[in-house]
Amino acid sequence: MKELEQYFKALGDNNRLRIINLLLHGELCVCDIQYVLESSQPNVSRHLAYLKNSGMVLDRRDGYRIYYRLTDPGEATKRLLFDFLRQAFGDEEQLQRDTERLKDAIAAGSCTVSEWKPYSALGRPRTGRASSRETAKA
Amino acid sequence: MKELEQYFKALGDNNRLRIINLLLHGELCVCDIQYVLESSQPNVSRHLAYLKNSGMVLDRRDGYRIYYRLTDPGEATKRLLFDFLRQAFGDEEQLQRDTERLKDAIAAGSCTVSEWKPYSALGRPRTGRASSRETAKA
DNA sequence: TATGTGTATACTTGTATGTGCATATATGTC
DNA sequence: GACATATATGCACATACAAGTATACACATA
Repeated sequence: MKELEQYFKALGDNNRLRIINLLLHGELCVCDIQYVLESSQPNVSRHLAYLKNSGMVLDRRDGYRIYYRLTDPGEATKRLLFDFLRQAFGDEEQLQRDTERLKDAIAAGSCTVSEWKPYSALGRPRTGRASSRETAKA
Repeated sequence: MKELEQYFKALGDNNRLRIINLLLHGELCVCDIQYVLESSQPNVSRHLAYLKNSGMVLDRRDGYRIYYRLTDPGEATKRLLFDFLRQAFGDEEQLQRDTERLKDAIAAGSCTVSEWKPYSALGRPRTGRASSRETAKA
């Protein structure tokens, strides 16, 4: 019961709904999410922490980046919830725009895009990026 | 989007989850819900008001009683949400106990049960009660 | 070790929410 | 109109949460 309540609490915020929508497409690093949401890094980080505490997402470190993904829907309830979200998100214009924006970001190299992160405009290659990118393309 | 967020906010509370579970069985008056939740009348009333503002329930006056019911799931999203809730609630022990308790209350006459509402111990018949009872039995 | 980059956390402020208690409102009966 | 009942609302208080700003921490590389 407490679990279900926690899930709903986690989903009761616009920013977190947008994050979950993105993560339905696969694992993402914080900067990907920050780019799409156009929000501050601490804000995104806090919402991710909330989602993590609620049991909806897991994180994984790879170099200096941390990747977030939805938790494995082991129980039937969680699987049904994710199914419902996938359906419901299809009707939300903002979430569809977010999804498109995510695709663009990934195609452009995401964290290395200069417009939204000036100190990355140098165009230097980052390590540990491409190796984890496939999951997000799925 | 705001709508979905509101639904989840409404569901992110134990008391309100319990109320929705009960309303999935049909229209109920406040006292029915209060009986099952064993909570104070103002508390139940406020949670019902919250659910009403969120767009999940509607109310209807019949005499001095007010009956609450789930809103008509016109949109596909809401229907899917209710479907999900029905599934998810099946695994929650407390909600199943609540459902049993609701059945008992209805069978016993609900609002006229003396144990939980002393001033009703007189056993006087109430008007406008039986006519609205069928929907809750469904 | 120094420096840059990605991410998290602390602190603060404003707002929302949950709940007990008292009271108000609406309806029904006499 | 007086009174009882069903429900809602106002007040007070504690807690939770959202977000900005600054800073700390972790990792990589030179």
